[in-house]
Amino acid sequence: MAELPKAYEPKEVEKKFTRKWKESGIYKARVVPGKQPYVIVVPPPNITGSLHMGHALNWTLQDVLIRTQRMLGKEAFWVPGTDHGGIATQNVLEKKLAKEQHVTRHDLGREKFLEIMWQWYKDCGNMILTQVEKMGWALDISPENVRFTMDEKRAAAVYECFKQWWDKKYIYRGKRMINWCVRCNTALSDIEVEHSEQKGKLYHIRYAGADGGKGIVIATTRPETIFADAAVAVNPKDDNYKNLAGQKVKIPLTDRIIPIIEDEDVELGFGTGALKITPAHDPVDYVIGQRHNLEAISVISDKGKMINCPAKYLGMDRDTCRKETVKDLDAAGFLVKEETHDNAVGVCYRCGSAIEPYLSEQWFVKMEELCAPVIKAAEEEELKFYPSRWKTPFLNWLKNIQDWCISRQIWWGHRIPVWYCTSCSKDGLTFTADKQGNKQITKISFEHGAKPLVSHDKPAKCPSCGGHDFVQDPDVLDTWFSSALWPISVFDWPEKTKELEYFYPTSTMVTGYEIIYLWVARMVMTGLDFTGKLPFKDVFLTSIVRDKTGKKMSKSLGNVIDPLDLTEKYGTDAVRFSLLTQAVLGKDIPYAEESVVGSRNFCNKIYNASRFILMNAGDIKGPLKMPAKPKELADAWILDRYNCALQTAKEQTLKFNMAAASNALYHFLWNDFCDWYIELAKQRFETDREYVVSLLVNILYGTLKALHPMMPFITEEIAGVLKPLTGSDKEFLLQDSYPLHDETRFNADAVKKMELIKGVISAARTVRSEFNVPPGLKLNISFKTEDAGELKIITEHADYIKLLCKIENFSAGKTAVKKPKSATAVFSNVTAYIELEGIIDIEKEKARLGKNIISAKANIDNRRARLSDERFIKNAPPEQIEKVKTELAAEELKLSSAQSALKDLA
RNA sequence: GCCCAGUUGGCGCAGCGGUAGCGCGUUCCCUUGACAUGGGAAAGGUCAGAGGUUCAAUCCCUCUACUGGGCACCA
Repeated sequence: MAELPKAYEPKEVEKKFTRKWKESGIYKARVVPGKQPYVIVVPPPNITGSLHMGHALNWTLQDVLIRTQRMLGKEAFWVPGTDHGGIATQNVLEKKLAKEQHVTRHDLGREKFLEIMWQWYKDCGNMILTQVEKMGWALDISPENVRFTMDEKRAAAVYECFKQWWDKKYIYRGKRMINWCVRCNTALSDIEVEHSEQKGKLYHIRYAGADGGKGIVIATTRPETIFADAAVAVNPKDDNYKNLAGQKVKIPLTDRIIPIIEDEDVELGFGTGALKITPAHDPVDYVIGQRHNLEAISVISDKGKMINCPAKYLGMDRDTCRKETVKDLDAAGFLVKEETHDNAVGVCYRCGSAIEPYLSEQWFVKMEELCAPVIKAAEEEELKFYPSRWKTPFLNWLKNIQDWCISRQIWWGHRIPVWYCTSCSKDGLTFTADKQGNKQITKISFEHGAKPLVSHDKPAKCPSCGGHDFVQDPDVLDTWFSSALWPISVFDWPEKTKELEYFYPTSTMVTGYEIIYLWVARMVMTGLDFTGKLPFKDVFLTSIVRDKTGKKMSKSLGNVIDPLDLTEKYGTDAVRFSLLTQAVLGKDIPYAEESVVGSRNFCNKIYNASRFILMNAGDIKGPLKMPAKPKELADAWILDRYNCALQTAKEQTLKFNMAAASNALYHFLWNDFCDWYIELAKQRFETDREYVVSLLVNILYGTLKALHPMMPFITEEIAGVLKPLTGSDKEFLLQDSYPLHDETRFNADAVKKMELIKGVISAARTVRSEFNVPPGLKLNISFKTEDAGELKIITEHADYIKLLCKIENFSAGKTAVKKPKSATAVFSNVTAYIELEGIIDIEKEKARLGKNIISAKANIDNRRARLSDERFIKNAPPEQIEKVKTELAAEELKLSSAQSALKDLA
């Protein structure tokens, strides 16, 4: 042991255990009838991704829970998998193809493109999982255990869900105003649209009367859509526009005549009070349009280009067209005014482009029936959120929900399992040739007669006409559709597997709050709908890891920290621990590299404490049992502190408060165990070595066990080294035993006594330090106290004090001989006189005592005032009054000691 | 606009009815055989502001001011 390095070196240790754990399959979970399972399904990362700090935090939290529960004796199963990631993944590959091969997916065609996507999945799809090992996460990533949202079993679940919902008429196709991303070229659901506040302009535009009159001035932020106008609307209650309804105006820059109508949805007082109605490009206008039977004219294509408009603007990009239109309106005298206007613009959550409200036929899931039981579960708190404040927004969202648009016009994803007979559905189908000349279905219109056949595979025969030629719906499902099924699909639902029966419902869902609606809500919907059971009861919403200034980490800001770089530099345990100590429930983490340094130092502290204990164990033979009884005060005290730390660590972990859990262990080990107990134990190695070592080893081992879920490598490494002393040769994870605190070992009396000794020592040390007493110099100190109890404690533990204060001559009594050149220090009812012949600086000591006198006086005044307040005496609990009295006495002692010391110096 | 969080020493954060703690940083002393990735000590805060409840408020209530976040069709 002596030749071991002085500092902990994580690299080799991590390598060793990573290999060992992989080979031993230590992370595998099995169906064990009768044993209680604990299950977390991993939020499947997109296959585009590499690991970022968010994962590092999130997955470490899951890992701590899994390991803890396993050590608590449960069959803990952490289910791994990846997500195909729909639009996000397709975007990444499209960009890659454009950059490397200068081709679009349309150049390649659907089939070829999908081939490339699948190849990507095979090559890189599990990339993120290989990073799992480096983080020490207890996840069994052997290929047969890793699920993928688009593999065969998951596809079966997706089909079953679609089929059941179709049969229940939850799934339907409808023509609606949906959110369209002109860049990704697909519909999006409402929650996939993010709103960003943008400084825009409100343009006031005059629509001249059709009869040549003055007409009306409208206000709009989107002048390029005037070509799609079907009317101008005013509020019937608007006194400025009385009796205008029925009049006609002309759209500027065109010859088109539209009516003025009245509608209550027009807000009084906004803009000019007159609203142009563009049913095809605005959700509100669409509703108004339907009410008034207005035509919906599209002037912006699915690619964001102008159509159905004056020739000049045809084919123009929507943004360019806005500028041009404004210019032309101004030139022609129609532009009345421009004012700045802040506007919340909807943008695509995947690419950030402005969302276009777009009228089209899409697939939807009806939400009403699916949401009702979710609302009930959340309201009755069968489904619980940590932190709980998410309950309200969750419920609000569910209660105001719109039907879920599930069709996406991309290629990467689960294809909608709907087929059309080319002869029966002929009128509702539109085909065009793709770039390869293959006939491709481009539009399906139920309105025009497309008849759906829901089937996983191509149907053999058309049930109505007997035809054999079918085409499949070209759209794919929202990627969240398969994610929604994750807690059941990972166990191969709809098959009735024994895993499903044993491991479902899962226990805890650990995920970021940013996907509470996108994902969490929908998992609960499917779980309740298909199994009648909540997929999980606890939702632990984790924080966002930000940069040290509190900004979100992003590639564009260049403030991204790679967790793997940090593990290289400081070791995995340090990275994990630094995240955990900051993981306060409901609080984002501003992450600075300094915090890993702190945790790295902690690893080193653990390592060196262990090294020291081992060194002093010498030839003692294990296994060493935890002594049944404390022999000395310090033993009783450290056992109390140890117990307390274990209790806190466990309780807080199970309450998802990892910061409290990890900090309890950190401070116990460093401050109590190392700074005080080991220091005091040093003097007992000569006299009582075996006993002290037994206590040290067992407390250390128990602490390592409690730390293991947080720092798996270093704890296991040291446990291995301690093996001859502990006799434990099983890995912590296989021991099924979390170190339990022991009620009999709480010892308030010992804690109180030890606090006195620590306080006295600290007071004396302060004097040493303030007068720069050379470290080698041993002092003569006399302690004086009239408190018999405290005197007894001091006297009985003179050796503690002598050791830690470096005392040559120690005396304690009710009175004490104070040498003239002494400094005075007070703690509780004990006054210490520290001889400083030749060292003491009289002026300095006077100043010090003067300061003490001032503070003591202030404290005395404060306590006296309180004690003389009869309302306080009448109302405060007796123990509180006692406390203040004790404090008063202590302050009075401090004052009188300082005063008399000052007198002696004069 | 509505809702929710936050505002505590230089910085980052805990705490939460009995006048404040941690980590980092700062200053001083120390290579005392586990650890300088260390030890000992010190300085530094009227707990955002104003009211209220209470014997007592950083902690509970109300309002205000900032800072984040969620939701919302205001063109």
